[in-house]
Amino acid sequence: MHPPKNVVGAVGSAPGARVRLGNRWHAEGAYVYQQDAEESESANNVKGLDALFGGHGKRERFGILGHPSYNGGFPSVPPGGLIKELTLSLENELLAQRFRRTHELEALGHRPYGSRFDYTHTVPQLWKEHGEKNAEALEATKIAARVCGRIQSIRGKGKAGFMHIEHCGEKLQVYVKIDLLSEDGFKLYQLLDIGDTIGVEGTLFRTRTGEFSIQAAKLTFLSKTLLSMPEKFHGLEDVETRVRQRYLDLIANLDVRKTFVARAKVVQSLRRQLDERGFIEVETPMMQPLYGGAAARPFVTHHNTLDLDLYLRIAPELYLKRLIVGGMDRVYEINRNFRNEGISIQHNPEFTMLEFYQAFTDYEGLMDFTVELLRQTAIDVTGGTTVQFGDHTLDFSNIRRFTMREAVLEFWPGDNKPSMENLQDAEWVKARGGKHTPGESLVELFERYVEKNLIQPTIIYEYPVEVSPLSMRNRRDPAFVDRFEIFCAGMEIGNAYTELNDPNEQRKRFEQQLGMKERGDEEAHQMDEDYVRALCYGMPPTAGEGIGIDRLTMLLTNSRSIRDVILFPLLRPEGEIHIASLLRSVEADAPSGV
RNA sequence: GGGCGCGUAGCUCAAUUGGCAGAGCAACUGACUCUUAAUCAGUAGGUUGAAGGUUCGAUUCCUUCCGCGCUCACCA
Repeated sequence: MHPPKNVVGAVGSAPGARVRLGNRWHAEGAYVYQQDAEESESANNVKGLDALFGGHGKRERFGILGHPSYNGGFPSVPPGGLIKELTLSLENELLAQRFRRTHELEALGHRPYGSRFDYTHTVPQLWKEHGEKNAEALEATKIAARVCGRIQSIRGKGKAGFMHIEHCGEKLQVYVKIDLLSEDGFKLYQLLDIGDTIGVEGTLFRTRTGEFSIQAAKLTFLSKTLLSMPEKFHGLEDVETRVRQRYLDLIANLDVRKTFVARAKVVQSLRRQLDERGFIEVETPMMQPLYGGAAARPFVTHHNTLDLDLYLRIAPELYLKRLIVGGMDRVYEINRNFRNEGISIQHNPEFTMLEFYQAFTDYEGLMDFTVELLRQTAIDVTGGTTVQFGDHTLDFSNIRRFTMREAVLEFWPGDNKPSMENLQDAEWVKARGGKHTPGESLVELFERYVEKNLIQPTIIYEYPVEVSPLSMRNRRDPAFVDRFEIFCAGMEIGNAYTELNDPNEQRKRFEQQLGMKERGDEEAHQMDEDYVRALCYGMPPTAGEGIGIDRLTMLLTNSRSIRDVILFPLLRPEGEIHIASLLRSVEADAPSGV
């Protein structure tokens, strides 16, 4: 017959005791069980319990799942009742095993946690300095090194073995041989688990199969892993786990680190380019009594002492322009914005934006600057001006420019293309776009037909005034403003315009927004009187721009989702983790005298 | 928020029409002194996301809930 995993018989209980089974459940009440004499396989489970929890006198602290037909659920198993399944969590078992191993390490004279290790090289440094040398050169010079890292793999060979350790994103093979280590050193090697962090002192060499490696003369134990690492071949693929436990993602998938290094380079490059041009980096409030600078719904928070509701900023724009009024001609800020909107492959509720403002220029000046800024950033991050993104090769050295109306004509689907005269006809545009105003309708047509087709970096300019409450009107055509956006891979990555600096005009725009708000537009601007007051002191002609750092990073790292470029994107909470009680139970069952 | 899909061992995945839940890696025991997805022999590991329903019997069918993904809406 099929080996049963059942243990039969529950006798006695100790009500009030707190028990755990597996890694999920606990219940009031505890049970002593006995194995069914007829089911010999069940004895394995009992033995397993003994081995795991230290045996005698401990068992009664562990619960057993009751058979539903008797009690409708845990924990009211009647004495002698049928017990469905005795489950021991594997995770629990592994954890207990490794927890015990910390004591074995201590018995050998090692600290399972906390030793300092002064390495002579990081692994990448070692590769850079010596990784090209051939076997003879390495043999002749016997270069000594101390390196450290997390164990990625172990291949034991009896009295010798190989490991790969990883440090700073790169791996190095370690060769251990009993002859070359002290007896205790080899014992330590035998206690190592994948995921432990160790230090290695030894000499560099090349193995018979040609791999650059270090031959260990001494191992130092540095940090113990209690949980098992993801599988070595496939790595960690579950998207949810990768994002929730980013640390594990970084351990298991070394390329993830490269993405975030690239992200740091994006910020570095932009910062350097702005600094070189005399821009001053500033920080403006993230908690604002009024929100503005973009069309979005805000998050609300509260300051207790002032008893004041505050908004997490949706944009720093209005503060940065106050600084322009104050004579800080060139300012920029790189920081988070918060928008209480949906989450998608391109949207995270908090995202990073560069905003910069330059006095005495206009949007055309910024267009030229932007072209250079993006080109140079691509070079700084990837080494060239073309980058692979999915099936496309994006070329940052050749950025096209269309007016919005030209783009709508250019990308209009099918043969029945409208004429420029059609697009200049307010009624025609309203009829096709279906919005209240011609401007909003034109944007609707743009978003419907054009946006997703803008794969190569492209500048779109001449925006309708209705969707641009902070931009300066075009002098020739007051229905439009002096504004452009940058698109790439179907995404908007930047937005820039000549700033509206006429206070009375700004007052009217705010009032127009208030009207929209009354009609139910939750994203319309609030009236910001202090901002209008600042403009009343006179703001020099200015142009400003915002560039989405997350999206730009996506482009330069070939990442399809914004979650791939944000270390900890917003997720729903995952529920109980139970690691604390797991550790508690493992510690309680560890041998005393620790 | 709407629609579609997914959730099985620590990880990566199977499971025929509804019929005894399996494999590889990781772990444990043993062998192996240049391996590299090491190999060989053995062992253990599961409330099949949760609760309920249908059924003699549910990983499988139904309902609800939780989490995730894709997509639409909103937005950058």
